[in-house]
Amino acid sequence: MLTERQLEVLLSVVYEFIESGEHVGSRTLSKRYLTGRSAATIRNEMADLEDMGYLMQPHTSAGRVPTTRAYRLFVDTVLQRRRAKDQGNRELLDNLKAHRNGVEGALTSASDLLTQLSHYVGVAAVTQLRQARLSKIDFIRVDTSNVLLLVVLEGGIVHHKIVGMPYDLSQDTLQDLARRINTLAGHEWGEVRIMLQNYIMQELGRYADSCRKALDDLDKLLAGEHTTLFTGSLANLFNIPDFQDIGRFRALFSILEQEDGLVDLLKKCNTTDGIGVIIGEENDLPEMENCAVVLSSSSSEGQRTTLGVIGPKRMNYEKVISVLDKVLQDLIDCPGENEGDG
Amino acid sequence: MLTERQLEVLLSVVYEFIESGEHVGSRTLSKRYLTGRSAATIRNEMADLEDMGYLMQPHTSAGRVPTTRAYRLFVDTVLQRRRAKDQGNRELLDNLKAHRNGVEGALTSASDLLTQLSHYVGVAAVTQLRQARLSKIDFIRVDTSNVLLLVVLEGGIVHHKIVGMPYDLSQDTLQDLARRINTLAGHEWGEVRIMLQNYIMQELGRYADSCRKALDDLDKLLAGEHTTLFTGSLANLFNIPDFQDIGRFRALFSILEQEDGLVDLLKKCNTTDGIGVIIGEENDLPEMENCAVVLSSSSSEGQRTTLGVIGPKRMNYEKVISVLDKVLQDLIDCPGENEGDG
DNA sequence: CTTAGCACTCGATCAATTTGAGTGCTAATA
DNA sequence: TATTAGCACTCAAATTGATCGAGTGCTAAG
Repeated sequence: MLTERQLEVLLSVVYEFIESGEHVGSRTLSKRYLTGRSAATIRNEMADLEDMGYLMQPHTSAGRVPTTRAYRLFVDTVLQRRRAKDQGNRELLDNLKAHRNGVEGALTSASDLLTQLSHYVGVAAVTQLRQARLSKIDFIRVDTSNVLLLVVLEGGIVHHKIVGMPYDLSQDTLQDLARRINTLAGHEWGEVRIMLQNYIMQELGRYADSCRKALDDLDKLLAGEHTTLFTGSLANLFNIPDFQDIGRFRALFSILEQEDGLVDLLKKCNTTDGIGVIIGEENDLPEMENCAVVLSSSSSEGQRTTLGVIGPKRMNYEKVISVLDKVLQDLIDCPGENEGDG
Repeated sequence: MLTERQLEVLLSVVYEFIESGEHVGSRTLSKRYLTGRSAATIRNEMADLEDMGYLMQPHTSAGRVPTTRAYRLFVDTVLQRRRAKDQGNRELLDNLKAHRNGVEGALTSASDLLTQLSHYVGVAAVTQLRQARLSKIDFIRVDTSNVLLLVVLEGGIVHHKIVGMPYDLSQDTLQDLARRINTLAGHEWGEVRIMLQNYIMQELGRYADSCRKALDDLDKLLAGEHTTLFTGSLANLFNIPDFQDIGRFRALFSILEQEDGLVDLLKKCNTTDGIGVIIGEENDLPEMENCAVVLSSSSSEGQRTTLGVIGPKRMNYEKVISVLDKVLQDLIDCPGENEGDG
């Protein structure tokens, strides 16, 4: 276990390193953080902390740098202590409300906002849970072998997809089908699915096969935990010294560019509401060993909203967490309006 | 005017520079391209070409590097000479067809494909021209003050947008409206708009104001030349030596990340069908002075499809042009199927 | 237990030096 | 007259070496 003073030294190292980005030495600490103690004393403590796996030296005769373990301790401490602080940003948050245009608009705004405020990369995602409720469905014949599938969920999420059909279905047939399904508006997809399946069996016997494929497509869209993700601008990454190295930049970039990896990452935090931090190797992606992800999610009735900030391990956790808290709070204040019905 | 030999020297410089990325000297040319002539002879020609503005030296006592003017000549020559070559890639193109899922699917595939084949950055865009035809419209009440606007155009482009409404319109009212508009399916937006406006005036007197706003939104979506853009992965940029410098990379990145700049750029070529090349300063964006854009567009009835590749000035134009030709041809082969009706 | 002092390590920085590819010019050559 | 070989010169890039400074570990004194 750490002594009080060791903890103090450790947190100071992390703090100073987050500030400066350079390995921190005993003299700096003695001068700036622990003015009562001499450099030599601190040196001894640091040596012990290194043995315990909290610090490391990039090379002999360099200052110390925090390990993931140290960040972890730091973040946990910060997470405990927060609630006190509550600084501004109101003006920007109002902005978010103003630009709201359905779920997509809100999430785009949110990710942009997070990016702006944090100076890292903001992401915003909504995962529709199994109990997503149908608001309206529609089928539109595009040509002899393609039908446009249109699904609106309560809350305003819209999915559309072109599905191939081996048989040519008339627009009337499709409309009839849509009309029937729409009587179930407000019900969960599970129920709708059963009704739909029965209809297909009974009334559309000869088309059953082709419809089954469309049903599968619908399932993919609605039954699984489908996540829609928005990533803010990556431009800030250029300003972060940790990513000046083109190699590291590249690694992170390849992750951020494709949604799949990110979505998986977000799922990490999806078990529990509230704020979670994933530091360095704690996530499975080797490309992200120099990064940290701060996630904050909150689930309302049919969907779970996750906001996150991705940055270097050495990020300003306090600020990011506070920003995240704010934006999320603002975001979940609103969907309540939509809950009346559709 | 250039002599035959000067042209030969010049094209060789451009070709070699595209290959190697390093300034090319007289000896290299003498050994590899113009084996009949000695380095000294070529040196004289090069000096002349420099005077004429086709070549330049990055510094005294370095080899020569092509200017934009030289690239221009090179590309024009290539554009003239092509048609002859016709190498493979069939297997990948079939792949494109297979993954077709409406316009968006096709364009996503196309931009990915261009990116893969060219090793630069592929983009694909569809601009709907004024004469876009309506296939289906729908309005869905989301809550007391928001309506989801849904427009499907012939060809399968789908637009959806939440618009705010100062008055609460019932789903029945909305449905009635949609039904009326849908009788005009297959007509151009211009006609639909008139009908819609009349309806609003006559039947919806007290809601007229709120509807006008929605109409504006629709106009924005449908009347202007709305462009949907897909950009391929930027990952290839990391492999291009010209962009190893983080500064240049950053400049290009900021352009590619936001659609607006790119869309403007694409419009450059939108005047004429066929292949166009924009080299370096020829485009207005100072951030792109080290880049070239090869565009290829083709308009069918209601929309114009543009494919492009963005890469360094020193790109393999021959290959890119041939790739572009292929993918575009493949893409426009299909929409014909959709022209029957909706 | 704390601290001052000292020897030592190692990255970073800077100047001097070398190397090599390339040029321009001139004189010899076909 | 057009071409080429030869030579002196230039300049970026790579190499080397010296120096600096921040930091450590260890030891001995307070």
